[in-house]
Amino acid sequence: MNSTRAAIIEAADRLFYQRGYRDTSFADIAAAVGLSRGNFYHHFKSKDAILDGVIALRRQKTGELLAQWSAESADPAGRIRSFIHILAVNRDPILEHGCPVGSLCVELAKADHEALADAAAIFTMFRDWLRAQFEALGRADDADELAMHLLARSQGAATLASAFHDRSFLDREIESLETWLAHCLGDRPEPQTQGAHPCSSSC
Amino acid sequence: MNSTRAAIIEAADRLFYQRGYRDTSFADIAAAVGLSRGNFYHHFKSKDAILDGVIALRRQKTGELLAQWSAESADPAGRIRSFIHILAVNRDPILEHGCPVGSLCVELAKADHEALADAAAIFTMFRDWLRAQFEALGRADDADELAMHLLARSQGAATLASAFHDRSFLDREIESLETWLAHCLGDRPEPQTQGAHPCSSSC
DNA sequence: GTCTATACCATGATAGAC
DNA sequence: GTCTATCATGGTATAGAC
Repeated sequence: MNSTRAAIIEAADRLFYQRGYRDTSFADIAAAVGLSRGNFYHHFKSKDAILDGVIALRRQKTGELLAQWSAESADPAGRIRSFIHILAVNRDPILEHGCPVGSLCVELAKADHEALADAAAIFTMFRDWLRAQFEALGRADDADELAMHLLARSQGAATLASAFHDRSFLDREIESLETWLAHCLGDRPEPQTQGAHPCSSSC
Repeated sequence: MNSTRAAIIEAADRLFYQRGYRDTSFADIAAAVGLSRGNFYHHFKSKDAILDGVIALRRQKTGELLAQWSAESADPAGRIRSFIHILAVNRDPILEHGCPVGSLCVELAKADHEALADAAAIFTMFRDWLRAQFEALGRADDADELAMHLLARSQGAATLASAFHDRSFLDREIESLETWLAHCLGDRPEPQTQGAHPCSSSC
């Protein structure tokens, strides 16, 4: 059945995120799906094949998410805020397991795994979508730089938040990113003194 | 011999960084040191014990690095620039394997490993040292926020650079961080138009 | 302190019955 | 399509000779 295949991929998707690719065994996935180990090879010829399926699923879900954000806001700035807010929406899993895309890429990079390019393509989807939003905001010249900047800051926030299990740091970073965005869009506050204008939240 | 113990830890340090903790086996370390597997347990009672040794070594090296930066620059701003520049100094390994501290913390967080706190303490060393520099620059109110901001951005830069194997992105982020620092210190340029004042590099 | 030999287990993967 | 049984490999860890 196709639904068995889908169930395997979904379970693997969750486990790869929670435990990492290498630390997730067939036995783990089998237990999660309620299937015997031997039966796996009817659906996937290897563990790497499951990884390919998981990445394909994540790319599909990412595409749907971006389409949803595009549909929810006509305003590019609102769309970008939707991106920033995934850090808040996924706060708890991020504190425990980091960013699903970033942590997988880090693991695959170390393993010199050929699926790294596929996994990094999820970053590219966000990058391209964000760049399009900045372009729509009249920042054609540095739209890609701004997109990468946002990606990098969200990655750093996720890494440190999970390393320290620090929820309030994550919340501050979200706020800081929103202020940065407002700043970028020309909605900058009146010049203020140093004390009232911390670089960390508005620069 | 104590030098054997040190050789094991140094080899493990390198391999844990290049391949990750889980993906490094005793056989790998043994081959790197030129020792038989069985002999390991004379020096370490388990793989986790080697990890503890590696983290202790990294904490020691980090302390020495911070002391060196403090000695090289009397100016706190120069010291902070030393921190930013590790991204340039370690450019090649970062492109291949990410940040040693960040990638280890990500792996240990997923494994729910009890050594995570120890590994994250290396972040704390950088954080405290950076905070002290910002305090010396008269930013006592938000010194810790600024320190965490710098840490987060360097983490994000390392993660994306390794995911994309993108050297020029890493170089741009280094430049952007330097501009951000100058901006923070009040050395901000004259107000400019949007096109000539990209948020990504100066905000 | 170093070695060989080995126990023991988890893993990825296969074969074949139902 | 699912199962049980099995294999081969590689991993951590131990025992004991030198």
